[in-house]
Amino acid sequence: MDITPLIDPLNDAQRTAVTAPFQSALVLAGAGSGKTRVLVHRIGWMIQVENLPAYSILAVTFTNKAAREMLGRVESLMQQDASAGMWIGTFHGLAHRFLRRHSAAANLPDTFQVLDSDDQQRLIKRIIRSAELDETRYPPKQIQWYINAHKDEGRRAAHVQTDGTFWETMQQIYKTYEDLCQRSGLVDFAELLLRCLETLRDTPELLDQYRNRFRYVLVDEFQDTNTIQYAWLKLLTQGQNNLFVVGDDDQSIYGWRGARIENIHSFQSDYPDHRLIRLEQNYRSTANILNAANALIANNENRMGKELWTDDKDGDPITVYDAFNEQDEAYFVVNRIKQWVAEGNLREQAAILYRSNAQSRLFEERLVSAAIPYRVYGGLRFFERAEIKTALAYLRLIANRHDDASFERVVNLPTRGIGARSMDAVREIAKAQKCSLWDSTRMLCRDGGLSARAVNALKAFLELIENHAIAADSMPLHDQVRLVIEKSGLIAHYQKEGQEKGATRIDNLKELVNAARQFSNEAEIDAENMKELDLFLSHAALEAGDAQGDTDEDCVQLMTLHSAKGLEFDLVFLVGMEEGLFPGQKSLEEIGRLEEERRLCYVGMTRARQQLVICHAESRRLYGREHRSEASRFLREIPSQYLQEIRMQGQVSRPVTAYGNHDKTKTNRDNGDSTSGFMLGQQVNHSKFGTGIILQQEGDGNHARVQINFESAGTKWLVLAYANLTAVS
DNA sequence: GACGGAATCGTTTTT
DNA sequence: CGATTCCGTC
Repeated sequence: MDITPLIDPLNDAQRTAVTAPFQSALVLAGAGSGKTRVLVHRIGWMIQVENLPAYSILAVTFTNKAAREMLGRVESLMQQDASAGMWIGTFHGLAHRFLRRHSAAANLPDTFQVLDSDDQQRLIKRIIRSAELDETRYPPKQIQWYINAHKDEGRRAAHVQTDGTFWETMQQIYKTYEDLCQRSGLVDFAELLLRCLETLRDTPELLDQYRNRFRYVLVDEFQDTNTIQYAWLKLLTQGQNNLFVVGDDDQSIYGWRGARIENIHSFQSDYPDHRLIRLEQNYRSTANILNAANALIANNENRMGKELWTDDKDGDPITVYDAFNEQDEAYFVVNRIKQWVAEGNLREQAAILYRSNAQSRLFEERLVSAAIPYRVYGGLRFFERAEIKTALAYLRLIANRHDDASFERVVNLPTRGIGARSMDAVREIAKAQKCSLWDSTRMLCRDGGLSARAVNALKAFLELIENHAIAADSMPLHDQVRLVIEKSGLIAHYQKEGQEKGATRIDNLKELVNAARQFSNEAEIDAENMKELDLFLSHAALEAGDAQGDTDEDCVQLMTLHSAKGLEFDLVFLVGMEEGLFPGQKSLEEIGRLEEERRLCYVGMTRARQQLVICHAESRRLYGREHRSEASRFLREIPSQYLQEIRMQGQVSRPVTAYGNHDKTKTNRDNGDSTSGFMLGQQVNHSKFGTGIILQQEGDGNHARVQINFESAGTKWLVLAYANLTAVS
C-alpha cells in the first residue's frame, strides 16, 4: 500500500491529526489551515492504512455543500468504491435517513414529510388563527422561534416551564403544533434531530446497532453544533471514545441560532482521553492580513488559544478607505474592481462582503452602471419558490392525504370555487373530529351541510387528487411531476398571470420536471423500502438548491459575511465597517454578542488571500434616515502598522490610530451639506467633465470648492462659483 | 378574487 | 427608503 499521497501533502500538525490513534480528538483548525484536508485524509488513512471498513465510518457536516465536497475529495483520494458504505451527510440528512429506516420505531408514518421553515410558519399561522388568538400578541415568527429554540434544546411542549398566562398560551400553541404535525405526518428541521435522538435513546436495540456500526465518528465545524446535535453525538459515541471533531472557536458565528460554542469545552471534559491538536499554519493569506486578524481576535476572552502564522510574504498593507457616505463607498469599491480587472485579474476573485443583505443594492447599482458582471449570494432558492412549493404540495398530498399543510396550500390554488366559507366548515369539522382536513372534507361531502355548489367543488378536488394518485402509481417520477403540474391547472393559472412573471414560473415548473428526472437517475434507491416520490419530496425540503442559476460567467461576488465562511478570494472588500452597523446596534445589547461580531469580522478578514480593503462611511442613509457614524471599533483594534489609510485615489496617507484626532481635518466638510445647495455624495453634471459625485467640500461663498469624482474624467477640485454644476436627479 | 393603497418593518442562515 | 404584507373595495 502506497501511503505517500495520504501523508505527503500534510504538515506536521495535520499529519498528527490524520494518523492519530483511535481515541477521541479535538482538532482546532484555524482559518485556511487545511481542516477539510485533515478530515478527508483521516478517512483515507482509516480505510487504506488501518483497513477499517468504510461501513463503520460516520462523517457529519452542516451543509449539503460541505458533505458533497468531502465525499468528492474522499473519492478522488482513494480508489473507486473504497468509501462505499460510509455514511456522510448533514446532521439533518443523516437523521432523516435514520427516521426513514426506522419510522415505526420513531412513531412516524412511513410517508412522513419534511417541513421547511416556510411551511412551518404557515402551519403556526393557521394554528393561531384557528385558536382565534391575536396575531399581534402572538406573532407567528416569534412562536416559530420559540418552538425551534425549545426543540434545539431538546424540550418538548410538555417539558416547558410556564409562568403566567402568556407563556401558558405559548406552550399551548407549541403543544397544538406538535399534535398537528404528528397527525399530519410532518417533521420540521429541529424535529428530525430531536426525534432521531429520542428514538435512539428509547430503543436499546437500535442504539446498540448504530453504536456498533459507527465505530468512527467525524464531525466538521464542531463549533457550530447545538445542544441536541452534541447530545446525539454523545449518545452514539458514549463509552467508545471514538469521536473526532474539527472546529474553530474563533469562527463560531451562529450562536444566535442555537450553536453552542461551549460544546468545545464540554467535549474536553466529556472525552477526557481526547487528544488536542492545533492547526495554526495558514496557507491562504499574506502575513499582514493574518497578523491583523490575529490582533483583532485577541480582543476576545475565553478563547481556546490559537495564533495563525504563515510562510508567505508580508504582502500589501490592508487598505482602509473612509468614505463620505455610502455612495462614495460604492464608487470607491467599484473603481478598485475596475482597476483589478484592468490589471488582468479575474472578477470572480474579488468579493464584496457586508454585514446585512440590504447593503448589496448600492454596489449592484454601481456595478451595473460600470457594466461589471456580478453575482449576489443568498435570496430565494429553487425549491423555495412559491410555484415550486405549490407543485410540491400537490405531490405531497398525493403521497400523504393527511398532510394538512399541503392541503391548505393547494385546495384552492388555482381557484376552483372553494372559498373561505367552505374551508371554514372543513376546518371546523377537522377540529371537532380531530382528523385531517382530507378526512373532514370527505365527511362534509358525504353528509352535506354546505351548498350543492360548494360540495361539488370539494368533491372535484378530492377526485382530482385521487385520480392522480391512481394514475401516478405506475409512472416514472418525472412523469408524475409533469402530470401534476398540468392536471392541477397550475400551468394554465400562471399563463393567465401575464407576461414576464408567469413565464418564469412556468419555466421553473418545467425545470422541476427535469429536477425529478435527474433525481431518479442519481439517487441510489437505498435498501430501505421508500417510495421514490417520498424521497424526492424530502430531498426538496432538505436541499433547497442553489439560489442563482449557475453562471459560467466570470463574476464579482457579493455576499454577507456569514455566507462567506469557508470561501476565499484574492481581493476582499469588507464594507460598512461602522459602529451601529458592524458591530450592529443590537449586538451591543446582549452579552457575548459583541464577541461573536468580532469573530464575524475575523472570518471576513481571513477570507482574503492577497488584498484586503476595509471601508467605512462617515455618513450613511439607512431606512430613509441619515446617520452619522464612527468607524467600527474593530478597525481600531487592528494595529496601524498593518494598515494604510487612503483618501481619494490614495492621495493622503494617515495612521488610522489617529481617529480620535480626526475632527480638525474633518470640520471643513462636516457642515458642508447645505452651504452650496449641493450635498456630499450627490450626483452632478459638469459641461466638460460629465457626471460625477461630490466627495468633499470646503470654504464658503465665492471661495467654496468641491471635490468631484467624475465617471470618466477622474477626481477634480472645482471652484463652485465657476463650475456651473447642475444636479442630476 | 384581483387590484391597489395603507401599514408595517427593517441583522446574520442552514437544515 | 423600499419591500412585503395586509386589508378593503370593486
